[in-house]
Amino acid sequence: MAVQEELRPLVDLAGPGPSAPATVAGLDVAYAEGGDLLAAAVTVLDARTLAVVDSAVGVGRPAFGYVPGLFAFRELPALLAALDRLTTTPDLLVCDGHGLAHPRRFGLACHLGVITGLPAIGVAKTPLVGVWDQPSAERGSWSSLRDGGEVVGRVLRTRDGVKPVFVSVGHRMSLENATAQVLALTPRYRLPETTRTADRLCRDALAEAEQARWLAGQSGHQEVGRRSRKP
DNA sequence: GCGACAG
DNA sequence: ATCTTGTCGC
Repeated sequence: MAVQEELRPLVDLAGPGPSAPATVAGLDVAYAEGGDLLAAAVTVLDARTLAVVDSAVGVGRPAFGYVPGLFAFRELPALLAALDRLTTTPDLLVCDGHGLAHPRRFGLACHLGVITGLPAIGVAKTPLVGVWDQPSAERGSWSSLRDGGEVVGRVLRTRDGVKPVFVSVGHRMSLENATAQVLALTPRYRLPETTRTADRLCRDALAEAEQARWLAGQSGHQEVGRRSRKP
């Protein structure tokens, strides 16, 4: 929590950010039942075609328990490790969670942005803080997300008649530009293509890891057939 | 004090 | 986040 207060001033809220990024990255994490295993994924898409041009995944252990508001500490290590494995540097990070729409104005998107130095925004499926009016039903309509008298994000409708998403600035991006980028990433579904591709990737990686762990448990890390042999 | 609470 | 049955629609 002190770390968030310390890094918060480093968030760059000046420029509008890239208006036409060439590549956009999606980041997401999947958890196993017991909560002792996770898979983090980053997918980089061509901003124009939305095709995946690079990606990285990694499995590991949660670095922290889940505590609303301290969420970043849980996923950050695994996500940073995945980012390091990319062969390209994306022009924008689209995080699965909030940016400024956070109790201390320093959500996961801000944290990732400050640490990597890259423009970042947060796109969350549910609110964490703030109040808002329901945006109208058409895709593209939005309303301000306000908390403590200040605008911390937008409630954006990405599909006609579908539950809106919560968009907030993370680092080096304006709220206006963040909104435009999210709309560009949602030509068909409620969630950005970046989030969807990263979600699929980490889920698959987690399933593989769980299967591997299960197989290891069956053989007890010994040669197959060894334990069925009589002493 | 009580409830709410990104993933 | 994850679990989980049926349901509605392209």
